[in-house]
Amino acid sequence: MDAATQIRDPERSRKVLKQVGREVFAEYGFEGARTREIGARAALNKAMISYHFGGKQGLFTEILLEDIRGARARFSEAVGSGGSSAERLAAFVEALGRLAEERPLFLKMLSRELLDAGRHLEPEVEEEFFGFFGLVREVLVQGVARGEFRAVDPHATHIGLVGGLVWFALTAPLREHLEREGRSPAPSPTWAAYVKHYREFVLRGLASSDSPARESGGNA
Amino acid sequence: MDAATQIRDPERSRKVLKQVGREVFAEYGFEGARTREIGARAALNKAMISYHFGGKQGLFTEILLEDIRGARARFSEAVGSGGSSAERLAAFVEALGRLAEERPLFLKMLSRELLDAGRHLEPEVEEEFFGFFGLVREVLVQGVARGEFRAVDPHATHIGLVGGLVWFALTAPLREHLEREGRSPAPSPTWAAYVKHYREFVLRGLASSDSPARESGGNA
DNA sequence: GTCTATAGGCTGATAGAC
DNA sequence: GTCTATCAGCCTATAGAC
Repeated sequence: MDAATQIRDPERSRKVLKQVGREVFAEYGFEGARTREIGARAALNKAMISYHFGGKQGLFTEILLEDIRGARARFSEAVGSGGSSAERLAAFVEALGRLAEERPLFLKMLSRELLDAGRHLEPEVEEEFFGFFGLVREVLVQGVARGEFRAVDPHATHIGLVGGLVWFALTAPLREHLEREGRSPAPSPTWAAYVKHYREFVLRGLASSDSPARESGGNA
Repeated sequence: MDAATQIRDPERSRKVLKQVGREVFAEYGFEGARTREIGARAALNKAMISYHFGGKQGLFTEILLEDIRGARARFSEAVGSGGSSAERLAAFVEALGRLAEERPLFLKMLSRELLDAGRHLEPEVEEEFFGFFGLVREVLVQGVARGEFRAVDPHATHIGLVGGLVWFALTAPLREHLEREGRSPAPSPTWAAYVKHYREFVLRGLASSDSPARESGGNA
């Protein structure tokens, strides 16, 4: 029985611990996560967390660094630097939607850490994190400067824009819970449907009077 | 010294424990909150939590019941039942902004519980909670039915709408932290400025082609 | 590289003194 | 009504066997 766990493949152990760590940190937050739980789900002893990552904090840091860097790269590519501001903003909304759908644990981990006011972020992680969320501001400033968007405050717009997307991710567990019990007033939208709706909503909300500010895949 | 704490005013003790509980639960979540911390901040022994509320869970439940009921009453009054859907929606945005500004701890407590998928909500609290957040849906359905709003999905719209407002509240501590360290790219908007911006943004985003869907206090 | 055993410290709840 | 003392259980980290 324990022979099966004695695989002695350290790379695989590190990988499994990180993946399980994503699950447990997303579900319980840094302080609520139990190393015992991570060890058990990984079919490894919890002592392995200390051995491979130097402890709970080390595992947490390594997961976030890896995921945030990956996300930043994806977003930089998606938003790009050419095209209209509306196109770039739509690309951002779609990229965040895709990220949320493909990596729901990542957004949950980040959101929990935000509620914890970044208490468990080491400086290196903090820097990556702010760079990641600061990406869209440039697009908003550009759109306003070009007159493509109304003269909105980019800071306020940025917060509301991200909020609408992140909130969808944050409330997903509760919506699923409600639907499972048949207590939801209506079926929850899929990510694809939500992103389609939200892209249109945002571009209409920002459009200047003389610019429709919406195109890139017309819909019904 | 301990004579000062021997006030023997049970009503006052209950009140202080609830107020301090709001602070600690908002900051650490249900599981992260320490009864020792609540007792210390209340200048009472932690055993008093069990005496007055039957334990940590009892205090948590009583705080949420009280606050959610208060919020529901305020929102029902603010949104009302007459007037245009745009006016009612604007009233909702302003009421939520006011609530977030006046009771930031309440929104943080709720949001944390949302991330916990409602694990610590007793049935009675859960019911109040859903009624509270379900209030705005009726306005959206009405606006679409009247043709005042575009034919948006009320469920998706509801999520995005609330998200933009709650996110502003949730990220406030982090923004303040950044500004204190001079790492913020721009000064954070006040609640009043944000609500003004957001109301306009939302009404433009929802307006049907033949209806401006925005009035109620014209701005620049 | 992995496990077991244990250390050292913290938790929420509660019995009983006042 | 409030406090002190204490309990049983849990946590993370780590030393040492294999």
